[in-house]
Amino acid sequence: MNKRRRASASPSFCYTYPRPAVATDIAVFTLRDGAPHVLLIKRGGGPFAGSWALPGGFLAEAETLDECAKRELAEETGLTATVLEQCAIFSAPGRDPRGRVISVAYGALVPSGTVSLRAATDAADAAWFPLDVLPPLAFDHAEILGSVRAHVAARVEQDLTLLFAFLADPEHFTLRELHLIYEAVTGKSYDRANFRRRIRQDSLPITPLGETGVRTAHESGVRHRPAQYYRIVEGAG
Amino acid sequence: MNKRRRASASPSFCYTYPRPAVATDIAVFTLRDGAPHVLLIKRGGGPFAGSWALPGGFLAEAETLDECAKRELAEETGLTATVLEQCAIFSAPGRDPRGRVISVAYGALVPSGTVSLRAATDAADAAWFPLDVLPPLAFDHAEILGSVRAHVAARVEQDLTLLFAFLADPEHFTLRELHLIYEAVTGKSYDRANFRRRIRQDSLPITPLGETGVRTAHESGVRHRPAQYYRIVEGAG
DNA sequence: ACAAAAGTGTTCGTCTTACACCCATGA
DNA sequence: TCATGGGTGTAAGACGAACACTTTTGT
Repeated sequence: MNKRRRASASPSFCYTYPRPAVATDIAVFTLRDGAPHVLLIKRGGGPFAGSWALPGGFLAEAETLDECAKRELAEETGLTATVLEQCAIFSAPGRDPRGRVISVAYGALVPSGTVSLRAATDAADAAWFPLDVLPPLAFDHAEILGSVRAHVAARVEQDLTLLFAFLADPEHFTLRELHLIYEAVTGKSYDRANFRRRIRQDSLPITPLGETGVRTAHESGVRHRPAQYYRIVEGAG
Repeated sequence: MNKRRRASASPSFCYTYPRPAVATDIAVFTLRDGAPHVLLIKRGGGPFAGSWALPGGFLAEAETLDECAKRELAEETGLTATVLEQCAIFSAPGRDPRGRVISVAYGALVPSGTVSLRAATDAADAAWFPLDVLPPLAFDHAEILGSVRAHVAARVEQDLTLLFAFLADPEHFTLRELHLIYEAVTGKSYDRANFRRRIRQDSLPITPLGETGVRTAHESGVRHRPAQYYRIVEGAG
Protein backbone atom coordinates (compact mmCIF):
# COMPACT_ATOMS: atom_id res chain seq x y z
CA MET A 1 0.00 0.00 0.00
CA ASN A 2 2.89 2.33 0.40
CA LYS A 3 5.18 1.29 -2.39
CA ARG A 4 3.62 3.00 -5.37
CA ARG A 5 4.24 6.42 -6.72
CA ARG A 6 1.44 6.53 -9.28
CA ALA A 7 -1.46 4.23 -8.74
CA SER A 8 -2.24 3.28 -12.31
CA ALA A 9 1.22 2.80 -13.80
CA SER A 10 2.66 -0.68 -13.82
CA PRO A 11 5.73 -1.14 -11.61
CA SER A 12 8.82 -2.13 -13.52
CA PHE A 13 11.80 -1.57 -11.27
CA CYS A 14 12.21 -4.39 -8.78
CA TYR A 15 14.68 -4.97 -5.97
CA THR A 16 15.39 -7.65 -3.41
CA TYR A 17 15.03 -5.24 -0.52
CA PRO A 18 12.73 -2.22 -0.14
CA ARG A 19 14.19 1.10 -1.18
CA PRO A 20 13.14 4.62 -0.26
CA ALA A 21 12.46 7.21 -2.91
CA VAL A 22 15.05 9.96 -2.82
CA ALA A 23 14.13 13.55 -3.55
CA THR A 24 15.56 17.03 -3.31
CA ASP A 25 13.67 20.00 -1.91
CA ILE A 26 14.96 23.48 -2.58
CA ALA A 27 14.49 26.67 -0.62
CA VAL A 28 15.15 29.46 -3.10
CA PHE A 29 15.89 32.82 -1.53
CA THR A 30 15.98 36.24 -3.07
CA LEU A 31 15.66 39.85 -1.94
CA ARG A 32 12.63 41.89 -2.90
CA ASP A 33 12.31 45.46 -1.65
CA GLY A 34 15.12 44.76 0.75
CA ALA A 35 13.38 41.85 2.43
CA PRO A 36 14.25 38.16 2.08
CA HIS A 37 11.71 36.09 0.17
CA VAL A 38 11.37 32.39 -0.52
CA LEU A 39 9.92 30.75 -3.59
CA LEU A 40 6.94 28.46 -3.05
CA ILE A 41 4.91 26.34 -5.41
CA LYS A 42 1.24 25.58 -5.18
CA ARG A 43 0.74 21.86 -5.43
CA GLY A 44 -1.52 20.84 -8.29
CA GLY A 45 -2.28 17.27 -7.27
CA GLY A 46 -1.44 14.45 -4.94
CA PRO A 47 -1.33 14.86 -1.17
CA PHE A 48 -1.54 18.45 0.05
CA ALA A 49 -3.07 19.52 -3.28
CA GLY A 50 -3.61 23.26 -3.19
CA SER A 51 -1.04 23.75 -0.43
CA TRP A 52 2.17 25.69 -0.87
CA ALA A 53 5.40 23.71 -0.90
CA LEU A 54 9.07 23.95 -1.65
CA PRO A 55 10.02 23.12 -5.24
CA GLY A 56 11.76 19.81 -5.68
CA GLY A 57 11.49 16.34 -7.10
CA PHE A 58 12.82 12.86 -7.31
CA LEU A 59 16.35 11.83 -8.08
CA ALA A 60 16.85 10.53 -11.62
CA GLU A 61 18.92 7.53 -12.51
CA ALA A 62 22.19 9.01 -13.68
CA GLU A 63 22.52 12.23 -11.73
CA THR A 64 24.01 13.35 -8.45
CA LEU A 65 21.90 15.04 -5.81
CA ASP A 66 23.39 18.41 -6.74
CA GLU A 67 22.43 17.86 -10.36
CA CYS A 68 18.96 16.79 -9.31
CA ALA A 69 18.43 19.98 -7.33
CA LYS A 70 19.68 22.08 -10.21
CA ARG A 71 17.47 20.28 -12.71
CA GLU A 72 14.34 20.41 -10.58
CA LEU A 73 14.84 24.08 -9.92
CA ALA A 74 15.10 24.78 -13.65
CA GLU A 75 12.15 22.57 -14.54
CA GLU A 76 9.77 23.90 -11.93
CA THR A 77 10.70 27.57 -11.90
CA GLY A 78 12.95 28.30 -14.87
CA LEU A 79 15.55 29.71 -12.49
CA THR A 80 19.28 29.10 -12.37
CA ALA A 81 20.75 29.69 -8.95
CA THR A 82 24.12 31.34 -8.41
CA VAL A 83 24.49 29.41 -5.18
CA LEU A 84 22.99 25.98 -4.59
CA GLU A 85 24.08 24.19 -1.45
CA GLN A 86 23.14 20.99 0.32
CA CYS A 87 21.93 21.74 3.83
CA ALA A 88 20.26 18.81 5.54
CA ILE A 89 18.53 15.47 5.11
CA PHE A 90 15.08 14.48 6.27
CA SER A 91 14.50 10.78 6.58
CA ALA A 92 11.73 10.24 9.10
CA PRO A 93 9.46 7.39 8.03
CA GLY A 94 5.98 8.73 7.49
CA ARG A 95 7.00 12.23 6.47
CA ASP A 96 5.35 11.62 3.09
CA PRO A 97 1.93 9.90 3.12
CA ARG A 98 2.66 8.25 -0.25
CA GLY A 99 5.40 6.11 1.22
CA ARG A 100 9.01 6.21 2.18
CA VAL A 101 10.67 9.35 0.84
CA ILE A 102 14.01 10.75 1.88
CA SER A 103 14.47 14.43 1.15
CA VAL A 104 17.76 16.22 0.74
CA ALA A 105 17.24 19.90 1.47
CA TYR A 106 19.01 22.54 -0.61
CA GLY A 107 19.40 26.24 -0.18
CA ALA A 108 19.54 28.39 -3.33
CA LEU A 109 20.26 32.07 -3.77
CA VAL A 110 19.11 33.97 -6.86
CA PRO A 111 19.71 37.63 -7.74
CA SER A 112 17.56 40.33 -6.32
CA GLY A 113 14.98 41.49 -8.81
CA THR A 114 14.56 38.06 -10.35
CA VAL A 115 11.00 37.96 -11.62
CA SER A 116 10.66 35.30 -14.31
CA LEU A 117 8.84 32.35 -12.81
CA ARG A 118 8.10 29.86 -15.52
CA ALA A 119 4.91 27.85 -15.53
CA ALA A 120 5.83 24.62 -13.83
CA THR A 121 5.16 21.05 -14.85
CA ASP A 122 3.51 19.79 -11.68
CA ALA A 123 2.77 23.12 -10.07
CA ALA A 124 -0.43 25.10 -10.35
CA ASP A 125 1.25 28.32 -9.34
CA ALA A 126 4.50 29.77 -8.05
CA ALA A 127 5.14 32.89 -6.01
CA TRP A 128 7.59 34.69 -3.74
CA PHE A 129 6.72 34.93 -0.06
CA PRO A 130 8.40 37.16 2.51
CA LEU A 131 10.06 35.02 5.15
CA ASP A 132 8.07 36.53 7.97
CA VAL A 133 4.68 36.00 6.34
CA LEU A 134 4.52 32.39 5.24
CA PRO A 135 1.46 30.31 4.40
CA PRO A 136 1.06 26.83 5.88
CA LEU A 137 3.36 24.45 4.04
CA ALA A 138 2.86 20.91 2.77
CA PHE A 139 4.57 17.87 4.28
CA ASP A 140 7.34 18.84 6.73
CA HIS A 141 8.43 21.69 4.50
CA ALA A 142 8.11 24.26 7.26
CA GLU A 143 10.73 22.37 9.22
CA ILE A 144 12.91 21.99 6.14
CA LEU A 145 12.69 25.68 5.36
CA GLY A 146 13.64 26.61 8.90
CA SER A 147 16.63 24.31 8.78
CA VAL A 148 17.85 25.70 5.47
CA ARG A 149 17.41 29.28 6.69
CA ALA A 150 19.60 28.66 9.70
CA HIS A 151 22.19 26.94 7.56
CA VAL A 152 22.36 29.74 5.01
CA ALA A 153 22.55 32.43 7.69
CA ALA A 154 25.50 30.68 9.29
CA ARG A 155 27.25 30.19 5.95
CA VAL A 156 26.90 33.83 4.97
CA GLU A 157 28.54 34.95 8.19
CA GLN A 158 31.59 32.89 7.42
CA ASP A 159 31.74 33.54 3.69
CA LEU A 160 30.70 36.97 2.49
CA THR A 161 31.08 35.98 -1.16
CA LEU A 162 27.70 34.29 -0.88
CA LEU A 163 26.22 37.78 -0.86
CA PHE A 164 27.27 38.12 -4.48
CA ALA A 165 24.48 35.72 -5.39
CA PHE A 166 21.93 38.42 -4.65
CA LEU A 167 23.54 41.11 -6.78
CA ALA A 168 21.42 42.11 -9.73
CA ASP A 169 24.58 42.95 -11.73
CA PRO A 170 27.85 41.44 -10.49
CA GLU A 171 29.74 43.69 -12.91
CA HIS A 172 28.29 46.93 -11.61
CA PHE A 173 27.44 47.42 -7.96
CA THR A 174 28.27 49.69 -5.04
CA LEU A 175 29.44 48.73 -1.58
CA ARG A 176 26.20 50.19 -0.29
CA GLU A 177 24.25 47.54 -2.20
CA LEU A 178 26.40 44.81 -0.69
CA HIS A 179 25.96 46.36 2.73
CA LEU A 180 22.17 46.46 2.40
CA ILE A 181 22.16 42.86 1.19
CA TYR A 182 24.23 41.85 4.18
CA GLU A 183 21.90 43.54 6.61
CA ALA A 184 18.84 42.05 4.95
CA VAL A 185 20.27 38.53 5.06
CA THR A 186 21.52 38.65 8.62
CA GLY A 187 18.63 40.70 9.95
CA LYS A 188 21.00 42.87 11.98
CA SER A 189 22.32 46.31 11.24
CA TYR A 190 26.06 46.61 10.77
CA ASP A 191 28.28 49.65 10.95
CA ARG A 192 29.11 50.95 7.50
CA ALA A 193 32.78 51.65 8.16
CA ASN A 194 33.28 48.27 9.80
CA PHE A 195 31.58 46.52 6.91
CA ARG A 196 34.00 48.11 4.46
CA ARG A 197 36.94 47.23 6.66
CA ARG A 198 35.77 43.63 6.89
CA ILE A 199 35.41 43.35 3.13
CA ARG A 200 38.95 44.59 2.68
CA GLN A 201 40.56 42.28 5.19
CA ASP A 202 38.57 39.27 4.02
CA SER A 203 39.99 40.31 0.63
CA LEU A 204 36.79 39.63 -1.24
CA PRO A 205 37.41 39.15 -4.97
CA ILE A 206 36.08 42.51 -6.08
CA THR A 207 37.77 45.42 -7.78
CA PRO A 208 36.78 49.05 -8.38
CA LEU A 209 35.50 49.87 -11.84
CA GLY A 210 36.91 52.45 -14.19
CA GLU A 211 40.64 52.51 -13.74
CA THR A 212 40.82 52.86 -17.51
CA GLY A 213 40.28 56.17 -19.30
CA VAL A 214 36.93 57.80 -18.87
CA ARG A 215 35.40 57.83 -15.40
CA THR A 216 32.03 56.17 -15.65
CA ALA A 217 32.98 54.37 -12.50
CA HIS A 218 30.78 56.33 -10.14
CA GLU A 219 27.11 56.79 -9.57
CA SER A 220 25.46 59.85 -11.05
CA GLY A 221 22.18 61.57 -10.52
CA VAL A 222 22.22 60.96 -6.81
CA ARG A 223 22.00 63.98 -4.55
CA HIS A 224 24.96 62.99 -2.46
CA ARG A 225 28.55 62.00 -2.99
CA PRO A 226 28.49 59.36 -5.74
CA ALA A 227 29.69 55.88 -4.83
CA GLN A 228 32.42 53.90 -6.50
CA TYR A 229 31.22 51.00 -8.63
CA TYR A 230 32.77 47.58 -8.19
CA ARG A 231 32.79 44.33 -10.10
CA ILE A 232 33.57 40.77 -9.13
CA VAL A 233 36.84 39.29 -10.32
CA GLU A 234 36.58 35.59 -11.00
CA GLY A 235 40.16 34.50 -10.51
CA ALA A 236 41.60 34.13 -7.02
CA GLY A 237 43.37 37.12 -5.56
CA MET B 1 22.53 -5.58 -14.67
CA ASN B 2 22.74 -2.92 -12.08
CA LYS B 3 19.51 -3.31 -10.23
CA ARG B 4 20.22 -6.27 -8.02
CA ARG B 5 21.76 -6.43 -4.60
CA ARG B 6 22.07 -10.18 -4.36
CA ALA B 7 22.16 -12.05 -7.61
CA SER B 8 20.27 -15.18 -6.62
CA ALA B 9 17.44 -13.77 -4.51
CA SER B 10 14.14 -13.11 -6.21
CA PRO B 11 13.19 -9.43 -6.42
CA SER B 12 10.01 -8.61 -4.60
CA PHE B 13 9.91 -4.83 -4.10
CA CYS B 14 8.79 -3.07 -7.27
CA TYR B 15 8.40 0.59 -8.11
CA THR B 16 7.25 2.65 -11.08
CA TYR B 17 10.51 4.57 -11.22
CA PRO B 18 14.06 3.41 -10.43
CA ARG B 19 15.21 4.02 -6.88
CA PRO B 20 18.72 4.19 -5.48
CA ALA B 21 19.73 2.10 -2.51
CA VAL B 22 20.43 4.28 0.51
CA ALA B 23 23.18 3.44 2.95
CA THR B 24 25.08 4.94 5.84
CA ASP B 25 28.85 4.77 6.21
CA ILE B 26 30.39 5.54 9.55
CA ALA B 27 33.86 6.80 10.39
CA VAL B 28 34.41 5.83 14.02
CA PHE B 29 37.19 7.72 15.75
CA THR B 30 38.93 7.02 19.00
CA LEU B 31 42.23 7.85 20.67
CA ARG B 32 44.84 5.16 21.21
CA ASP B 33 48.16 6.08 22.79
CA GLY B 34 47.30 9.70 22.23
CA ALA B 35 46.85 9.35 18.49
CA PRO B 36 43.56 9.45 16.59
CA HIS B 37 42.49 6.13 15.09
CA VAL B 38 39.66 5.11 12.82
CA LEU B 39 37.82 1.81 12.78
CA LEU B 40 37.94 -0.16 9.55
CA ILE B 41 36.36 -3.41 8.51
CA LYS B 42 37.80 -6.00 6.21
CA ARG B 43 35.24 -6.86 3.58
CA GLY B 44 34.37 -10.53 3.46
CA GLY B 45 32.60 -10.66 0.11
CA GLY B 46 31.22 -8.69 -2.79
CA PRO B 47 33.22 -6.04 -4.59
CA PHE B 48 36.46 -5.04 -2.94
CA ALA B 49 36.49 -8.33 -1.00
CA GLY B 50 39.52 -8.34 1.27
CA SER B 51 39.80 -4.56 1.20
CA TRP B 52 39.38 -2.36 4.23
CA ALA B 53 36.26 -0.21 4.37
CA LEU B 54 34.20 1.94 6.66
CA PRO B 55 31.48 0.12 8.56
CA GLY B 56 27.97 0.79 7.35
CA GLY B 57 24.95 -0.68 5.67
CA PHE B 58 21.64 -0.16 4.02
CA LEU B 59 18.70 1.79 5.36
CA ALA B 60 15.90 -0.39 6.71
CA GLU B 61 12.25 0.23 6.11
CA ALA B 62 11.10 1.95 9.28
CA GLU B 63 14.15 3.80 10.54
CA THR B 64 15.69 7.22 10.11
CA LEU B 65 19.21 7.63 8.81
CA ASP B 66 20.47 8.37 12.31
CA GLU B 67 18.92 5.16 13.56
CA CYS B 68 20.40 3.26 10.64
CA ALA B 69 23.89 4.51 11.45
CA LYS B 70 23.47 3.63 15.12
CA ARG B 71 22.16 0.16 14.29
CA GLU B 72 24.83 -0.65 11.73
CA LEU B 73 27.54 0.47 14.10
CA ALA B 74 26.21 -1.81 16.82
CA GLU B 75 25.72 -4.75 14.48
CA GLU B 76 29.09 -4.59 12.81
CA THR B 77 31.28 -3.60 15.72
CA GLY B 78 29.30 -3.91 18.93
CA LEU B 79 30.09 -0.28 19.72
CA THR B 80 27.79 2.46 20.94
CA ALA B 81 29.02 5.89 20.06
CA THR B 82 28.74 8.84 22.42
CA VAL B 83 28.63 11.16 19.44
CA LEU B 84 27.16 10.19 16.08
CA GLU B 85 26.73 12.99 13.57
CA GLN B 86 25.70 13.24 9.95
CA CYS B 87 28.47 14.83 7.92
CA ALA B 88 27.97 14.56 4.16
CA ILE B 89 26.25 12.71 1.35
CA PHE B 90 27.85 10.92 -1.56
CA SER B 91 25.62 10.39 -4.54
CA ALA B 92 27.80 10.06 -7.61
CA PRO B 93 26.41 7.44 -9.99
CA GLY B 94 28.92 4.65 -10.34
CA ARG B 95 30.50 5.01 -6.91
CA ASP B 96 29.33 1.45 -6.17
CA PRO B 97 29.88 -1.16 -8.90
CA ARG B 98 26.77 -3.09 -7.77
CA GLY B 99 24.45 -0.29 -8.81
CA ARG B 100 23.11 3.00 -7.65
CA VAL B 101 23.93 3.56 -4.00
CA ILE B 102 23.69 6.81 -2.10
CA SER B 103 25.78 6.97 1.04
CA VAL B 104 25.20 9.23 3.99
CA ALA B 105 28.47 9.66 5.85
CA TYR B 106 28.53 9.74 9.65
CA GLY B 107 31.22 10.64 12.12
CA ALA B 108 31.27 8.77 15.42
CA LEU B 109 33.37 9.27 18.52
CA VAL B 110 33.94 6.51 21.04
CA PRO B 111 35.88 6.62 24.31
CA SER B 112 39.61 6.24 24.36
CA GLY B 113 40.64 2.76 25.38
CA THR B 114 37.66 1.11 23.73
CA VAL B 115 38.80 -2.34 22.78
CA SER B 116 35.85 -4.63 22.35
CA LEU B 117 35.30 -5.17 18.65
CA ARG B 118 32.62 -7.73 18.18
CA ALA B 119 32.79 -10.23 15.36
CA ALA B 120 30.80 -8.66 12.58
CA THR B 121 28.07 -10.11 10.44
CA ASP B 122 29.44 -9.28 7.01
CA ALA B 123 32.97 -8.45 8.01
CA ALA B 124 35.92 -10.78 8.05
CA ASP B 125 37.86 -8.58 10.44
CA ALA B 126 37.84 -5.24 12.19
CA ALA B 127 40.73 -3.12 13.43
CA TRP B 128 41.80 0.35 14.50
CA PHE B 129 44.11 2.24 12.16
CA PRO B 130 46.03 5.41 12.98
CA LEU B 131 44.81 8.24 10.79
CA ASP B 132 48.23 8.87 9.29
CA VAL B 133 48.87 5.26 8.30
CA LEU B 134 45.83 4.07 6.40
CA PRO B 135 45.53 1.11 4.06
CA PRO B 136 43.86 1.54 0.66
CA LEU B 137 40.11 1.75 1.15
CA ALA B 138 37.22 0.22 -0.78
CA PHE B 139 34.81 2.25 -2.93
CA ASP B 140 35.20 6.00 -2.38
CA HIS B 141 35.69 5.51 1.32
CA ALA B 142 38.98 7.38 1.35
CA GLU B 143 37.15 10.46 0.16
CA ILE B 144 34.35 9.90 2.65
CA LEU B 145 36.79 9.52 5.51
CA GLY B 146 38.58 12.71 4.55
CA SER B 147 35.32 14.60 4.42
CA VAL B 148 34.19 13.34 7.82
CA ARG B 149 37.58 14.14 9.36
CA ALA B 150 37.36 17.74 8.24
CA HIS B 151 33.81 18.00 9.46
CA VAL B 152 34.61 16.62 12.89
CA ALA B 153 37.68 18.82 13.29
CA ALA B 154 35.59 21.90 12.56
CA ARG B 155 32.84 20.83 14.91
CA VAL B 156 35.22 20.21 17.80
CA GLU B 157 36.65 23.72 17.48
CA GLN B 158 33.23 25.22 17.90
CA ASP B 159 31.95 22.83 20.56
CA LEU B 160 34.43 21.54 23.10
CA THR B 161 31.86 19.23 24.68
CA LEU B 162 32.49 16.83 21.80
CA LEU B 163 35.80 16.06 23.48
CA PHE B 164 33.86 14.37 26.27
CA ALA B 165 33.12 11.53 23.87
CA PHE B 166 36.73 10.40 24.11
CA LEU B 167 36.90 10.33 27.89
CA ALA B 168 37.36 6.84 29.29
CA ASP B 169 35.42 7.84 32.42
CA PRO B 170 33.22 10.95 32.20
CA GLU B 171 32.78 10.84 35.98
CA HIS B 172 36.47 10.94 36.77
CA PHE B 173 38.94 12.86 34.65
CA THR B 174 41.50 15.63 34.92
CA LEU B 175 41.79 18.76 32.84
CA ARG B 176 45.09 17.43 31.61
CA GLU B 177 43.28 14.50 29.99
CA LEU B 178 40.90 16.86 28.26
CA HIS B 179 43.82 18.99 27.17
CA LEU B 180 45.68 16.04 25.68
CA ILE B 181 42.51 14.93 23.91
CA TYR B 182 42.07 18.40 22.48
CA GLU B 183 45.61 18.51 21.19
CA ALA B 184 45.32 15.04 19.69
CA VAL B 185 42.10 15.87 17.90
CA THR B 186 43.16 19.22 16.52
CA GLY B 187 46.71 18.19 15.83
CA LYS B 188 48.02 21.47 17.25
CA SER B 189 49.52 22.20 20.62
CA TYR B 190 47.63 24.61 22.83
CA ASP B 191 48.80 26.57 25.82
CA ARG B 192 47.76 24.89 29.05
CA ALA B 193 46.68 28.04 30.86
CA ASN B 194 44.71 29.27 27.89
CA PHE B 195 42.97 25.93 27.50
CA ARG B 196 41.76 26.13 31.10
CA ARG B 197 40.63 29.69 30.62
CA ARG B 198 38.71 28.74 27.49
CA ILE B 199 36.97 25.89 29.25
CA ARG B 200 35.86 28.22 31.99
CA GLN B 201 34.50 30.94 29.78
CA ASP B 202 32.80 28.47 27.43
CA SER B 203 31.26 27.26 30.71
CA LEU B 204 31.57 23.61 29.83
CA PRO B 205 29.19 21.47 31.88
CA ILE B 206 31.80 20.03 34.22
CA THR B 207 32.28 20.33 37.94
CA PRO B 208 35.14 19.46 40.33
CA LEU B 209 34.80 16.25 42.26
CA GLY B 210 34.86 15.89 46.02
CA GLU B 211 33.33 18.96 47.51
CA THR B 212 31.69 16.61 49.99
CA GLY B 213 33.52 15.24 53.05
CA VAL B 214 36.61 13.19 52.36
CA ARG B 215 38.99 14.40 49.68
CA THR B 216 39.35 11.66 47.12
CA ALA B 217 39.07 14.36 44.53
CA HIS B 218 42.71 14.49 43.51
CA GLU B 219 45.18 12.26 41.81
CA SER B 220 47.56 10.31 43.95
CA GLY B 221 50.73 8.40 43.32
CA VAL B 222 51.99 10.90 40.77
CA ARG B 223 55.29 12.54 41.44
CA HIS B 224 54.03 16.06 40.96
CA ARG B 225 51.22 18.20 42.30
CA PRO B 226 48.07 16.05 42.04
CA ALA B 227 45.38 17.24 39.69
CA GLN B 228 41.78 17.95 40.53
CA TYR B 229 39.29 15.42 39.21
CA TYR B 230 36.23 16.58 37.34
CA ARG B 231 32.99 15.04 36.23
CA ILE B 232 30.43 15.96 33.60
CA VAL B 233 27.14 17.41 34.79
CA GLU B 234 24.28 16.47 32.52
CA GLY B 235 21.87 19.32 33.18
CA ALA B 236 22.47 22.73 31.61
CA GLY B 237 24.43 25.31 33.61
C1' DA C 1 23.97 76.65 2.81
C1' DC C 2 21.94 72.22 3.48
C1' DA C 3 20.83 67.31 3.27
C1' DA C 4 22.46 62.88 2.35
C1' DA C 5 25.36 59.32 1.72
C1' DA C 6 30.48 58.16 0.46
C1' DG C 7 34.70 57.36 2.36
C1' DT C 8 38.33 57.41 6.27
C1' DG C 9 40.36 57.61 10.87
C1' DT C 10 40.42 56.96 15.94
C1' DT C 11 39.33 55.22 20.28
C1' DC C 12 38.06 51.67 23.47
C1' DG C 13 37.18 47.28 25.18
C1' DT C 14 37.51 42.34 24.55
C1' DC C 15 39.55 38.21 23.15
C1' DT C 16 43.91 35.57 21.95
C1' DT C 17 48.57 34.46 22.76
C1' DA C 18 52.69 33.88 24.95
C1' DC C 19 55.08 33.47 28.90
C1' DA C 20 56.30 33.87 33.81
C1' DC C 21 55.59 32.56 38.31
C1' DC C 22 54.31 29.83 42.54
C1' DC C 23 52.38 25.19 44.41
C1' DA C 24 52.29 20.33 45.70
C1' DT C 25 54.09 15.90 45.41
C1' DG C 26 57.44 11.75 44.94
C1' DA C 27 61.93 10.34 44.53
C1' DT D 1 66.36 19.75 46.72
C1' DC D 2 65.12 18.56 42.30
C1' DA D 3 62.09 17.25 38.54
C1' DT D 4 57.44 17.30 37.05
C1' DG D 5 53.22 18.82 36.03
C1' DG D 6 49.05 21.51 38.44
C1' DG D 7 47.22 25.96 38.84
C1' DT D 8 47.14 31.18 38.25
C1' DG D 9 48.48 35.88 36.75
C1' DT D 10 49.92 39.30 33.48
C1' DA D 11 51.51 41.97 29.55
C1' DA D 12 51.40 42.54 24.32
C1' DG D 13 49.05 42.17 20.25
C1' DA D 14 44.96 41.21 17.25
C1' DC D 15 40.35 42.04 16.45
C1' DG D 16 35.70 44.17 16.54
C1' DA D 17 32.26 47.79 17.88
C1' DA D 18 31.09 52.44 18.18
C1' DC D 19 31.55 56.88 16.69
C1' DA D 20 33.48 61.28 14.80
C1' DC D 21 35.07 63.52 10.93
C1' DT D 22 35.85 65.03 6.09
C1' DT D 23 34.27 64.72 1.06
C1' DT D 24 31.24 65.17 -2.86
C1' DT D 25 27.18 65.63 -5.04
C1' DG D 26 22.06 67.75 -6.01
C1' DT D 27 18.80 71.05 -4.52
